[in-house]
Amino acid sequence: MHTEEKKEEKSLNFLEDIIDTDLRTGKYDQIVTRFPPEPNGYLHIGHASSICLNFGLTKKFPGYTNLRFDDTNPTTEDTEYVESIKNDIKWLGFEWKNELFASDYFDTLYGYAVELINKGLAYVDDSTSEEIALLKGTPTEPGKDSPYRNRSIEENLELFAQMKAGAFPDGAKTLRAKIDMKHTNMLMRDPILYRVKHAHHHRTGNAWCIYPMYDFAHGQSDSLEKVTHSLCTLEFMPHRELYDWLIKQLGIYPSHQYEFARRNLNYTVTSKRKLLQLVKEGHVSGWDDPRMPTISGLRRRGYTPHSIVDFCDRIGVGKRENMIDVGLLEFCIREDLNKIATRRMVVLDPLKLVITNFPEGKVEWLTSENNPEIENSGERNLPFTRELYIEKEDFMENPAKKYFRLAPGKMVRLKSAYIIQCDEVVKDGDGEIVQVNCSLIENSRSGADSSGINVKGTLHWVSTSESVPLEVRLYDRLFAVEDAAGQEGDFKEYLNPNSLQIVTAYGEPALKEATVGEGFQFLRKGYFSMDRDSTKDKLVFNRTVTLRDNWAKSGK
RNA sequence: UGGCCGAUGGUGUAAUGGUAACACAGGACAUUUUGGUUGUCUUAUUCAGGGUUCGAGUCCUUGUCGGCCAACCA
Repeated sequence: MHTEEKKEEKSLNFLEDIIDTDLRTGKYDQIVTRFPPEPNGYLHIGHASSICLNFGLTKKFPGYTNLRFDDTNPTTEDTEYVESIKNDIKWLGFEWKNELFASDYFDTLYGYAVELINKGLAYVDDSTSEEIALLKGTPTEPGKDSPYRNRSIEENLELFAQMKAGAFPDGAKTLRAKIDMKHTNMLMRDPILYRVKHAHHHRTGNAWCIYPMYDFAHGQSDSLEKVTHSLCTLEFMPHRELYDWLIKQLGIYPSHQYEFARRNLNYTVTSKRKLLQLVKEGHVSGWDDPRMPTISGLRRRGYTPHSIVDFCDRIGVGKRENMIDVGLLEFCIREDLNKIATRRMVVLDPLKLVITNFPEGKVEWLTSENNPEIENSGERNLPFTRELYIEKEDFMENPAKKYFRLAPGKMVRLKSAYIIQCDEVVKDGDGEIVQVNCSLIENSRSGADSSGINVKGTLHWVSTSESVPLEVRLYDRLFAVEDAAGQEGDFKEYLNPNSLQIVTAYGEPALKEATVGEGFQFLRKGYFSMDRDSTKDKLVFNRTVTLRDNWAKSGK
C-alpha cells in the first residue's frame, strides 16, 4: 500500500504527462504504443530504454504495446535479427500485444500511394539520385522543381504500375510526394515515397520490386494499428511534419508522433551501424560479445533483466542530448547481484601459501555461507589443505600504511577458516616472491574462535590440490574514451586495447555445479557469470563487474 | 545568410509562477570474518543580459552555446 502511494506521488515525465492529460480529457480511453525496430541488427541498451518506455507506459496507463518490425529495406534486413529482437524483448520481461510487420502493409501502402497520385499529390520522377539531390537545395537554399513534377495523373498511374510490375531497373524511377520544393523543412521538398529495389525480402520474398521509404511506411503503419502515441527519438522531429501531412492527405487515423532524446552511454557506442562494423571487422567476437552494449552482450556479460530495467527507470527520459555514466549501469547490476548472487571463492592471480603447522595430505572440510544477504541461503563445503592459493595482491613484503592484508609477521583471517600468521617469504632466483609460509592459530577456526585475536584483514583462498582451474575473462570498457563516436577520425582508433584479459584462475570445488548464465560473486573480486563456452572440462566465467573497491580507489 | 529543438550540481532526472529536490559519482565517519553490503553525515546546481511580477529555473525578449535537417537508410 505504502509503496503504491509513493509511486503515484512520483512526478510524471513529459510523455506520461501528455498521456495523463489525453486520458483525463477523454481524448482516448486507452493508449496504444509500439516498439518499431528495424530487423537489421541486434538491440542495444538504447533500445532497452525505448522498450521500457513504450511498454512501461502501457503498464502504467490503460492500453497495450505492439511489436512492429519496420522492414521496408530488404537489403539490410534478416530473420536472424527478427528472432534476436523478439528474444531480447521477452528476456527483458515485456510482452507485446500484436506482432506486426510493416511488410504486412505493402498492399495497403501501395493503395495509399495510388490514392495520392489520384489526388495529384504524388508523381513518378525519372531523375537520378544525383539529380534529385541537386534539385533538393540545401538547408539554406530552396530546391527546384523536378522536370517530371507535372506529369498527368494518368501517366503517373501508368508509370507507378509499371514500377511495381518490374519494368524498370533499380534507381531508374521513384514515386515522390508533391509538396513544396521551397519548404524550409527539407523533408517536405517532395520526399521520395517509393523506390525500385529488385531485392529479396525476408518475408515477402520476391513479390515486390518497389519498397516504401520509412516516411511512407511508419506513420501509416502507426495509423493502421491505431497507435495513439508514436514515440521516436529526437532526430525524427523534422519527420513529424511529413508524418502529419500524409495522415491528413490520406484521411486516415491520426496517430501522433512524440520525440524523446536517445540515451548515450559513455565508453561505448550505440549505433547499429558502428556495432555492425565492430562485429564484421572482428574487433569483438559477435553481437553478443560481453563487451558489446547490446542486450545479448549484456546478458552474456552477466547483467540481469531487472538491472537493465532498473537502469532505464533511473535515467528517465528527456529531450536533451545526454551522455550517461556507465557507472550507473554498473551500480544497478551490483545492487541486484549483491542480493541474489551466490558467493564463491576464486583466486585470479595465485600466490602459493603453505600452512607449515597443518599436516600434509590432510583435507579439512569447512563450511561457508552462500549469501550473507539471504537468510536461508545455506552453505557449502570448503576443502582446507596445507597448500593454498591466495591473491598475489593480498601479500606485501613491505606493506603500505593502512594495508591490512598479509605481510611478514602479520596476521589475517582466511575467510571461513583460520587466522594465520606470516612467518617467511620464499623467493626465486630473480627475487620474485613465489611462496609465503604461514602458521595457523590453533583456536581460531571460524565459528569456533576462542583465540581472542582480532584481525583487520580477511582474505579469500582456495586449496591448491582441491580447487578447479577456470578460464576467467576479465572485461573492461570497450573504448578508451567517453565519446568514441564524437572523436576525430575513425571511432575504432579509440578502442580500449585492454578490454579483454583472459586468465587461468582457481576456484573452490562447488563451482563445478555452476550452470551457464548463472551469476556469482567471487568474494572480494566481483560478479561473474558462467559463459556458454564452458565445457565439463573447462569452466569459463565472464566478469560482469568488479566490486566497489574503496581501498583501490584510495590509491593504495 | 535558413528552419526546428534544447540548455538545472561532475552525470542523469525532478520542481507545471511560491523553500531548487532525488539518484549515481565524489568526500568523511561508523559497522563488517568480503577494503563488499549497510547506516549516518557531507561537497556541489538554474547558460548570460534585459523585461513582466509581490515573487521567475519556470513567462517574454536578446544573445551565447549545443543538437538535428541537403540517404532511392531507419
